[in-house]
Amino acid sequence: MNYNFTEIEAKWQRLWQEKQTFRTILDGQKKKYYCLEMFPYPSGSGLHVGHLKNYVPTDAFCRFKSMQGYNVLHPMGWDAFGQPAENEAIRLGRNPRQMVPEYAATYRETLIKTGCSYDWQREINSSLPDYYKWTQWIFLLLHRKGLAYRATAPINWCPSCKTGLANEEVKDGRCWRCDAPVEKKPMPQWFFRITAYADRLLADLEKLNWSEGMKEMQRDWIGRSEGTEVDFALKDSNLIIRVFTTRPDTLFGATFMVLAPEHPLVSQITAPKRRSEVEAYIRKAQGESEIDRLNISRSKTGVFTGAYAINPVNGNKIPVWLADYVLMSYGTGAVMCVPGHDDRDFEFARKFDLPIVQVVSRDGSTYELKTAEAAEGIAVNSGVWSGLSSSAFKKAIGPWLEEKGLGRPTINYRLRDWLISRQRYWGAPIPIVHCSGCGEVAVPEAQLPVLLPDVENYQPSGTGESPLALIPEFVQTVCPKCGGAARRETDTMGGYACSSWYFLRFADVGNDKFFASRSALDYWLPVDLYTGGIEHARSHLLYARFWTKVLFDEGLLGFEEPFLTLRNQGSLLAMTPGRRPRPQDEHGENDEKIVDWIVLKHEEREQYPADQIVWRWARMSKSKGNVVTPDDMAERYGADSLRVYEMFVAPFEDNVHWSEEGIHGSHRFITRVWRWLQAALPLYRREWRDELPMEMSPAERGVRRKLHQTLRKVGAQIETFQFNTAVAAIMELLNEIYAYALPEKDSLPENLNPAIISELAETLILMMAPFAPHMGEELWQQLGGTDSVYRAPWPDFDPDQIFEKTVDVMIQVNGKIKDKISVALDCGEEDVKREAMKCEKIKHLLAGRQIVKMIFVKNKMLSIVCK
RNA sequence: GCCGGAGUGGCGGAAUUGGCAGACGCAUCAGACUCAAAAUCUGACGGGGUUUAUCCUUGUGAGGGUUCGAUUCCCUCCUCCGGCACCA
Repeated sequence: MNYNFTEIEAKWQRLWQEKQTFRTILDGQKKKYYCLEMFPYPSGSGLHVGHLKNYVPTDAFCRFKSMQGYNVLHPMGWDAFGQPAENEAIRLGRNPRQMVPEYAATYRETLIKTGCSYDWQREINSSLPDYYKWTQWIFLLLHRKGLAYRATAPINWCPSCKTGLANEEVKDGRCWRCDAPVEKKPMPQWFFRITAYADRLLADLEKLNWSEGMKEMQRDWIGRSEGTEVDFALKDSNLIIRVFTTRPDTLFGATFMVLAPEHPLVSQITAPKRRSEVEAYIRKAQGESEIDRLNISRSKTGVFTGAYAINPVNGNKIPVWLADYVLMSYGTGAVMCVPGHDDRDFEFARKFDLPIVQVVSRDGSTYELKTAEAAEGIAVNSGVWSGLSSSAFKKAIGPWLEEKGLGRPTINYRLRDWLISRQRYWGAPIPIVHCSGCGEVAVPEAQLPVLLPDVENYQPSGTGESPLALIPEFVQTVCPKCGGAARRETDTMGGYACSSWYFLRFADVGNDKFFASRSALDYWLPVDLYTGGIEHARSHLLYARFWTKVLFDEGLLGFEEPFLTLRNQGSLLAMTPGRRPRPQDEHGENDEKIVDWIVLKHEEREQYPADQIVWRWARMSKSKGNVVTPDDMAERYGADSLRVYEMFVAPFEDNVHWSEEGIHGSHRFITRVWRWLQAALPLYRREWRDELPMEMSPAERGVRRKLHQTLRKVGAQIETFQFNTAVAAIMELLNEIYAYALPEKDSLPENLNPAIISELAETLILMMAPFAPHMGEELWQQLGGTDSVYRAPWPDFDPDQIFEKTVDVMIQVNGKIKDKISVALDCGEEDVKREAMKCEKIKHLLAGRQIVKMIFVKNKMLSIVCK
């Protein structure tokens, strides 16, 4: 029978659906395994082979776990709300309400066609009311606990998407979706107080089985910094300015002070004579994009306020300046400046001719500072503290300041509170009502969900209000508290709210009483294995951990960390046509980024001169015009071949340069497996275990040994996500099987032992099943299996078969391998030495030389050192 | 600038704990089959050398070190990728 993958794959996809093979039911008798891939937002370009770099290996893993007897939860859903989907809808002039389900259906179809084993009864769409009702419910919980608050602050504003953005959604000063430079805009906004959990989010990383790199990224993002707050009195005033420093040991060197332009005391302290200049500076700072303000290579700017502060340790009068290199959003928005020992302060002092005083020395002497010396050392010019080491000084000055009421130890975080409100249509409405009498009032639970109204025009307004503000029927409501007229909150929640709890919903999709029942949560959660791209390191993964901790604190969950093990798949790169930039490309934007290559647009590709096209590797995406679709690959080579290739081509975590050539090898492998089994199956006997011969030929022993070695290896390597070497191991086995029993014209050579052939056939099918599921099922059925192969147990390897009776031991002379001898397994040192000395070659090499020592490693080698 | 990760044939990659470098695959070359091609099967495949075979030698980014022995451990440097970056 020929390998007709088109027919076989369609057949099993149909049967899996009909028989609901992957339907998962809570079964307290069985051990659960919850395996989850980050749910995608469905985009119009559909899935490409790069997406499968995650889905396919994870799917093989699930099938393997299922064969191991676990009750596997493997769900899929759609991160449907939010900017990505909405931007695409706007671009196409479509309504996201219709567009998203269409796209989701396309995704689902591709996933089915590539043989992914999801329980589709648990499909989630986060933009449906039965889901976002609970997103709103959790919002209210956060609100009740004081973890959701509204504040007016200069926020990240994307002028192109016309919405506020969380810090995590700004990369290099640009919007994560459209790459437009982000502006600062003071607006009333909703925040989640994630900073209240900063310490726990940091500490609990220790418990997680995540890659060190991933944890490090989260640590950096949280950015815990221990330091001291110091109060500086203002001269001729009773005001004080509080600063944060990690180097209180350099206090004596503080020769000036800088406030952020947005610092609340600025207008009070500014001298009348300086006022116009100060106000001009503030206006200029506000008008600048983040990209400019954060540009590290830019030279320092600043303005003197005319005010002086008193250095609390030496009573010196120091000038107070404003400069935009000090951020209002970190620490106290004010810093004491020690130009001798801080690069930024040094540069500022040089530029504005401010005094530079050395207070730390490498060796205790004083010398002229050519640059800022930030390293710790020995205090100088520091009154009674001089001579102390920096660390001793730091220890001593804290209590001293505290005693005088001038300072206190403080911890600061780089992490900012999570800005959640979006001035956009396509998100879960924030369930708050503004009442002139009662203020901010939470929508009562019974009134949830606050439905997102169906509208024709949902384009962002750009006024700072969401399009919902233009819908009177939505906005006008009554205050739940006093019954008076009130206004609904019109901002919606950013999409990351939806993805911060979806993994909980999968445990109990469809529950209309609660976000998920406690029994379902207790059984399925936490997620045992979570896979996805590394790009969510500082956003989704931090948010989801935060929400989980809040729900845990509320007693709603029995665990504090949602994702025990995390694995990040590499991406797929494809050859992409591009061009050199033209001068006008840089026009209009304050683009400091070095761009030496621009992807050709679709319309450009046709007419662009071929010799001017520059091909480069780039991540697959439809906008780059370099997409390879799984549907196409599955049609030409079969889904099973595609799957094997995606796993074999490189380690799970690695990036891959896509080429179609490699898939031939995987297809050839699959076909070879099929061909051998077609020849072997006529010999198959169900009772082969009882029929294995007592006496076996070396060839028989050899192929069985390889089989059991492979079985051990494949099981261990699937477990550790080494799919590439697991597939390679089966290829090796197949090569040995072919050497043992080469199929010709659909049959095997005569005189082969049917029991051994049966063992090989049955085990090979079971081993292939996670990787090539359609073929696995088909062959299992041909073998006589009546139920799905995934209900069959993963076979145990026989440890007795694994080891050979003899092993090759290398003989080294002075560190070089000179010969090898074959000895019995576990052969002792003396015997090996005796054998080695019998070798002609070794005898020759040792002739006339003196043996200094010998090192023996059992079953491996004997190393002879001589002179 | 700071913090991670990685450098192995023409290519993707493999090597338990420091113990036969290059598994497996792609590409290439040769042979078998064929009228022929494809498919399939078999073999060769890092560099250099010679007495051409169970041979010698060199070789895992560069240089040094530890060791009987280093792709693996240590030091210095180079390159690439990722993250953070005026966070006081």
